Amino acid sequence: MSLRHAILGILSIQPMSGYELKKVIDESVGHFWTADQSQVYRTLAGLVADGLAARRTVVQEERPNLHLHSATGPGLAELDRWLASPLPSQPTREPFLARLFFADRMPPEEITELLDTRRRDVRAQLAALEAIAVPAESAETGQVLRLATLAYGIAHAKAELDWLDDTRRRLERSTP
Amino acid sequence: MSLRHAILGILSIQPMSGYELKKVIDESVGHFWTADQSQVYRTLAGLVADGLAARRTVVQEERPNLHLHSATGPGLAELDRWLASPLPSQPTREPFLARLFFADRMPPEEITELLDTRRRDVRAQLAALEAIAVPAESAETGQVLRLATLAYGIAHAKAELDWLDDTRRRLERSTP
DNA sequence: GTCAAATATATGCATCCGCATATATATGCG
DNA sequence: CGCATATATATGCGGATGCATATATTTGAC
Repeated sequence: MSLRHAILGILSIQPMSGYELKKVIDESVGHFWTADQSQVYRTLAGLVADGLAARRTVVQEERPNLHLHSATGPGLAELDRWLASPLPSQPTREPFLARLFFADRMPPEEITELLDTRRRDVRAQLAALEAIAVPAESAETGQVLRLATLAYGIAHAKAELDWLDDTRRRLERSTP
Repeated sequence: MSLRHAILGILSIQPMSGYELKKVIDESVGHFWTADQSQVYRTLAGLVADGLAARRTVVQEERPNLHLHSATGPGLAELDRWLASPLPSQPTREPFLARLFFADRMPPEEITELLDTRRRDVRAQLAALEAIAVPAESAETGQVLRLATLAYGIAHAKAELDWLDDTRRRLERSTP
């Protein structure tokens, strides 16, 4: 349940509406966390119910009213508590590996195709990350950290492309 | 919902009980997929209810009876359909990056500690993977693929250790 | 002029999942 | 003798989540 905390984190930087929050999530933490629109609103409602976020209705003309949310004192405390709490350290689920593990039920061409599809996906991810990972203007810690989360994705993507080459070579030498 | 398919995949290789299945999952696909005991039993019950797996009760003396499960014809067909279906290609969630992204709320020492903890975790993961990734005796496709899933984890772990070094250096040069 | 997209929020429904707990028996360790 | 562990299965509870859908208005494109 890191979405609660990711939202608290974003609200700690800047108060905003659910609508705007959804866009910010997609753009800023989208490379390591995703959330449905309804999930954003529900989580936000939960935070307000628990007193971790405050909601202020802003009446707008020519547009629907919006609820401006901000992190409260207890909200910031909870954010800091979470940051300092022990890391979960459980392996992430990899649907792609689940396929690969049983892929020998398919003919060799389709195994190759599975790997090629993955290569295209990873290449696209890599390109997307490199496009937004502009070297920080400032050496501020926050900037360095946020850039580091992008560099994480880039490093993993490059490693995976190498692994794909290697795996393809090993498969070509295998007996079906 | 890849657990259904992972279980079908295992049952396609060898019929077994829920109890044994849980152990096999932990040992063979545990590095990219985990499942609670109750979840294994529930998923198995679902597969049987959908006609994708068959259940045969084996009466045992000196031990509780067991339900031996095997993949049915429709079950194997579903497994193959899944293997050939398009890859989801959504980014995996990374709770660690969620922390790092907002870690500048903490004092520098605690940011360093977060990275050090992660380094220990990744090193431990790497060691565990290398311990079980014994080079295949045979060049059979299945063996090559299963070894490749371990190599995947090893490649990613090594890349992450490099990234951790890099990130630490960049942080030391940052202004708080 | 109409249809789509953007702005803005919310609920219903179903699913996946982890944790805790219940049940029953055999073996082994101290 | 007692307690933990292994074998074996199952349910209850609640949380996190995605998809679909509802509502209402304005702006822009064709």
